[in-house]
Amino acid sequence: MANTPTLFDADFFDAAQDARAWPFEEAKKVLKRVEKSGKKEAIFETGYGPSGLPHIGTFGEVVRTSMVRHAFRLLTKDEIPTKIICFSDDMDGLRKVPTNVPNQERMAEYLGKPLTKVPDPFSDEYPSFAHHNNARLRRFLDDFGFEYEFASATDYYTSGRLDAALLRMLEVYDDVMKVILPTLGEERQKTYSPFLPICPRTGIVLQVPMISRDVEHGTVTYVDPETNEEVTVPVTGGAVKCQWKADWALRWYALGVDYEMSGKDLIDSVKLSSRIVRAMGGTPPESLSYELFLDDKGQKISKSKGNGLSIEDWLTYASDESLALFMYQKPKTAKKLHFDVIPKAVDEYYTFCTKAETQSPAEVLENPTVHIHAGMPPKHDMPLSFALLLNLVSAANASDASVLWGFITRYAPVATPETHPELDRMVGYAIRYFNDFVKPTKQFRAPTDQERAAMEKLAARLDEVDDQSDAEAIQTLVFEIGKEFEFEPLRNWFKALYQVLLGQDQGPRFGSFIALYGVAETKQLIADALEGKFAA
RNA sequence: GUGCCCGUAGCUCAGCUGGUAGAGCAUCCGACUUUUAAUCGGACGGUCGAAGGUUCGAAUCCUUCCGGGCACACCA
Repeated sequence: MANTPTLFDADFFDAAQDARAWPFEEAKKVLKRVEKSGKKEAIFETGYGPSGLPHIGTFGEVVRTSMVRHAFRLLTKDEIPTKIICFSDDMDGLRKVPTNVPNQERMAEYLGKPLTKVPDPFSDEYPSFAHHNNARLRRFLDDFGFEYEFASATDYYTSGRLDAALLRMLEVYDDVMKVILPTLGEERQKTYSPFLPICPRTGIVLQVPMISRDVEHGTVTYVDPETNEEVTVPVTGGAVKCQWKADWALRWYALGVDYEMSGKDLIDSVKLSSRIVRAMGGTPPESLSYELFLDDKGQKISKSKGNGLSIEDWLTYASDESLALFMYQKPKTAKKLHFDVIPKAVDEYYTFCTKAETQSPAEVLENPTVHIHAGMPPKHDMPLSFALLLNLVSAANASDASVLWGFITRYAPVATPETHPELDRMVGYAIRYFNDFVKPTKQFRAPTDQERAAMEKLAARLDEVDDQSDAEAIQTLVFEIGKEFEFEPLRNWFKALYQVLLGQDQGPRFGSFIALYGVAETKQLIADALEGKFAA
């Protein structure tokens, strides 16, 4: 999202103290936590599963976390340093071969191994599958201009940055087990361990019980399931990684995470991980459980089901700012995420942008756009709403930007693509929307004999006019032909034109349409229709 | 069972720390247009899920209940 003027000055700092927008509410919780701990920095974290592909929930999480961070900076007069850590769980074992990658057989040989040890199935460009996914994730985040610090679990484990925390986890091992075991089924209880050793023999991430541990030496001992030999490994230096909930706790503890939000499906995990952190002597971060997104039928959106909207879908038909606005609104309410919500989000975004110009500092901080831009929103002059554009593009049957601009300029004479680049951007979106949603619903019908004759006449008489002719003259011509062929009422003649030529029941004023669409093009359109190229 | 969210106009939803119920769409009427659509103006439309409580005053705060949705094995 584009850089805009920041709000870091006294007026906004003052207003922030009483601001009630949800990012401020969250930021206040973080501030309280930071003050209590006496820390000199506030750490925000977002985590990413090993499958790696960014989806709309990922986007929402980073956008929203960035908003809380920005609110925090305003709240604290930007005197406390902040950062967002994007943590990739790239040391997790490969559990199954993804169905959407090439080289399936080769991948299968690496089942169970850390993702950073699995070769990239796509190319030799990256040293591993995880590196490939991480690169994609970072490109994704960079494209949106997010500020973040990337963190790789593998790097953290192997570099020793987690060693102190791992040793602490080992010390409180029994307490951790007490937290987790009651939540597990009988079978899983037998094999559970917060530590997952990386088998020195095979490199596989093992899910095996620990038979003993040595706090003093910082090691754990387990039985190799294949050789039945006892193996002792250090918990440090990347020789083990932690199992999910323990892993989360470990990170919070080691990095001093102050804030992390997550979907409401993870509420129980947050609770358990929090108890583990406390067992370690730490304090769990402030958290926000956001609601999941639903599709138009109220079903949960999931990657595997492929329902609902993807980021790509949204960005095909509207700007990333409008998507960010959608994410801003009510994170704790389950919202339906489908095509119909797009136009509203787009128009509200511009409305809020305009409003911000005349608002007081206190009001500005309640304006979603300042949270989207982390500063004052850009100024836009929007003579037409997106909703109106969509109507226009549909009514005018415009699948071409220049044709659509013709209609727009008639409506708002001052507007051109040069003077209104933002509107031009929307024109592009509207046309895509038209092509993908309006066009497929068109129903062309064959003309009656009377209509056919009239249209042939119209095509012939269009030779009399040229592209220079004005819309009125052409309109008169169309009108005359309707009279000549005795359409009664005359409205049926126009209706026939729309239904046969445009595949819709209603349409633009026909003279204007021809003038903008082009005389030659219209003749071709008529010829095609009469040949039956449109009617199914 | 535990927890979260929701219940406001026909539909989709706004209503922020309590002060006379709002928008968009839909519907209907009108204006403009030598047709239509678009556009513009207007009208219609709600005992704010229910009952208690706090208050001079509650859609808003508290309690209980009803109805709907979702999450909660393992893995992340």
